[in-house]
Amino acid sequence: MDKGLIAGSTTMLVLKLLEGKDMYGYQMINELSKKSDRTFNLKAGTLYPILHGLEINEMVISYDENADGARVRKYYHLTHKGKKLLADKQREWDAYSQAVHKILNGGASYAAI
Amino acid sequence: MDKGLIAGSTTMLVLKLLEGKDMYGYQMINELSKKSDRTFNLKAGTLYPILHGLEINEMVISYDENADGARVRKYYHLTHKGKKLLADKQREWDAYSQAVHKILNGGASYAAI
DNA sequence: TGACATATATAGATGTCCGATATACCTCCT
DNA sequence: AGGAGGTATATCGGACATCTATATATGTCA
Repeated sequence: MDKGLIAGSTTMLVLKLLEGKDMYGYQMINELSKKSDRTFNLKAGTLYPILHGLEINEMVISYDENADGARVRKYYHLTHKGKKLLADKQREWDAYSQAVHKILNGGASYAAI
Repeated sequence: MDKGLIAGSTTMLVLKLLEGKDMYGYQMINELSKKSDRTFNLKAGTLYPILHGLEINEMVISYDENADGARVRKYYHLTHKGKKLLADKQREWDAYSQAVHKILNGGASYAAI
């Protein structure tokens, strides 16, 4: 997978994961890989700075939790502001991917997905 | 349109345009905008370096031509090597966009991950 | 005790794209 | 003739996203 294609959509995917449930960083990396059939292999060096940025901008809030004797994990929770950002990013993605589809299929008509 | 989303796919779109016919840079900018319903507004400062890079790597070849009294334009032609690159990039794009679709719609359509 | 997976964090390097700027030609209008 | 505006190519500097590499520390299993 060309890493360039990932650009710009990583934040959206992270927000989408948190829409379902609160998660911690390491877990997001694994679930993203799993849910995408190993297409996305997000690196820790990419994810953590993104999470910190989202927290600073109040898109997510974090809290520590240690599940049954396990080590402390930092969970992230999507805020209302974060949900709005996710909705915006999804709209952008739809417009973008649809435009790419038009170019690749020569403006031919296609059935809506 | 968030510029971040464009990342990585610009080269593919340029190659796709050249698959249909030989074109010159300025023309590509306008056709890309037109074919995408103004979603893509490729800048000259982005396109020309890409074209030069593609030519160095023998994905395209260029030739000058002046159409009926008009000024000289630099046309680009897709090579066999370039067609193979385009095919690769399209396969990558398909895998990538399908994976994003799974993340965005996965929770609703299929269970048991 | 050592190896390995888990878990978070940051600095440095790389690549992509855009804004700004430069040059020059062509056409239209006055 | 002169100026404005669209056409056409080109390059540099900066902004931004991502990866690699590295660091640290804990939990589990052999």
